[in-house]
Amino acid sequence: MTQQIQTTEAEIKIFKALADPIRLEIIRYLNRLDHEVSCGEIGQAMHISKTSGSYHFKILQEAGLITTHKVAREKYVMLDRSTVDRYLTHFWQNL
Amino acid sequence: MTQQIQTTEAEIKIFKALADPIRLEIIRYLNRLDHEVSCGEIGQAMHISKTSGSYHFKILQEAGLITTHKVAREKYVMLDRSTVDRYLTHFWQNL
DNA sequence: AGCATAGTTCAAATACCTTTGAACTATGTA
DNA sequence: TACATAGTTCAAAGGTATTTGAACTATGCT
Repeated sequence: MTQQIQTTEAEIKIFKALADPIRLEIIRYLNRLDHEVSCGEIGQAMHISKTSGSYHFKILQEAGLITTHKVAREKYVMLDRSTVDRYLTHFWQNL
Repeated sequence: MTQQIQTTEAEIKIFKALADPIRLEIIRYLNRLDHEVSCGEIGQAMHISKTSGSYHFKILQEAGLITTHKVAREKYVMLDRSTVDRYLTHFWQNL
């Protein structure tokens, strides 16, 4: 029961994170480049303010769709494909 | 260009449709039973009002996640697995 | 006809999401 | 030290999403 609810919450977080055009574009961008990118670089590519970028990266991270790590002043972001694989590509198995 | 935008809009609709606990439960319910069910039956199982049910079914249908057809007074609903397969199961190919 | 049932539509209310700019922390550089 | 850069946090504003009840359409039943 508790397990089921937790699973649902994780799923909801992921679907909410993907239900936004900017965040979907960020995922596409990261998927194309296939290496770590700084938040600033992505923000510029998406034409969004740094505040807005910070908000979207937080949502993607809390959904487990990206991983991040800081190097000096910059925050680098990378796709976490395993989350997509677990919840999307294996949607029926997970349901 | 236009094609890309349309694809994104369809994706957004699907992710938004799935980003809600009630609608995810409806999908689970339909997946378990694996046959047509009336809106009323599902509404009762989900403990939601018929107005709320009507709203959620509309969103699921517009996302292409369910198909519906009316028989007399009742509206029957069925999972459309192909949409999930196209956009979730093959997420990376579609991106 | 008269009444019940299945579902829809509408507008109002509430709740949630996203953007914005200002102020902030932390780091790098002259 | 003084200034610049990368990113975060906050509260306010504006935009969407969801729920509710009342009124409605369409069908079935007696």
